Amino acid sequence: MIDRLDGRLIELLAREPRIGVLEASRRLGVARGTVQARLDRLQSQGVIRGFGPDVDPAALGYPVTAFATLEIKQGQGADVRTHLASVPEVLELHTTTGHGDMLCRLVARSNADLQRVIDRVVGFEGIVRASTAIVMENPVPLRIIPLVQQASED
Amino acid sequence: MIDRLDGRLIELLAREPRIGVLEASRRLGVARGTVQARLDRLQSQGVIRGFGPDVDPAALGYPVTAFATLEIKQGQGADVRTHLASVPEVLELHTTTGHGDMLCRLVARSNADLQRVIDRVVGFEGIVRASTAIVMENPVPLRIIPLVQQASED
DNA sequence: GATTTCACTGGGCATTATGCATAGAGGCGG
DNA sequence: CCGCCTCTATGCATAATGCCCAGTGAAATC
Repeated sequence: MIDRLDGRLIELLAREPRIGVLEASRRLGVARGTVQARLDRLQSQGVIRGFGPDVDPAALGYPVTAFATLEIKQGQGADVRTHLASVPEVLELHTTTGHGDMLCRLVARSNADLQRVIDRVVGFEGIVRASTAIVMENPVPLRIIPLVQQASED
Repeated sequence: MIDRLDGRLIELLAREPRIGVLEASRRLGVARGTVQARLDRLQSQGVIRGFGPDVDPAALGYPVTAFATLEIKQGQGADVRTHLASVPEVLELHTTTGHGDMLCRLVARSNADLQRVIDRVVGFEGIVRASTAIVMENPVPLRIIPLVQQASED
């Protein structure tokens, strides 16, 4: 899928995102056209979705993160999805196997504010039960480099 | 914390990440120096952490995502964190309140491969119990724009 | 063994963006 | 009224980009 040069390129971009194609080619020791071609390929293959700004919710005034497991009434899935998508504090939503039916990531301005967010999330026809886990620490922030390295060594 | 112009700038960058400062200033209808100053401020304040490449694990050959809730033996937290950080398929790790002690996001090459990953994750002194939820759908992929909009309207 | 295919190289060139500096206008609180 | 700050508008030297092409080497195909 991706080779070592792709892996090194992604690593480099992850470490110094504002780097340009020219500078990247210098660091990797290959021609500029090569880097450009690799980048184009990685993007058109969907390996690299984009270079969106990485925004810190805490810096926006939402320092509290929580995960909520939701149990959904049969057949209400679509409505619940629509409802959750309309709540700005819902950063992510997954439907899952297992005890709960959905798992979502929430942020809030404070622990007290989290209550308001949860009320808004679960205050909806179709959600039977919710259990929330508040995040205390984040020892491993969302990362991709180790996986890229592993993938590039095949 | 951030005003409407900041919000519009972040939205624009999220929508068209490879846009430059000059083009952004044209779209927003302000001077180039203003955009440059706003960007510098947002970055130095930590609102924008960076512009890392958004890599799709599925495109790397890891189409299966799961969340594992781990229960940890008292006093083993530090060792478990170190262990989990060494597993490339662990994309994210949080310590939480609630029933479990930790929550982690995993990826795997297949459902069968997920078993291998889970074995590697939980096959460690200090992890008492693990329960896994496999992700089926992702109706709301990790997003920040709605929150940015809300934050910029205060 | 010969040939085609493909990625990479290295170069050139016009266009465009960047970093940096400066001067002036407008709003706002002391 | 004054100082402070932000935004505007501009200029300029430097650097990067997009696009082009001819040549090279290696691997795959015939």
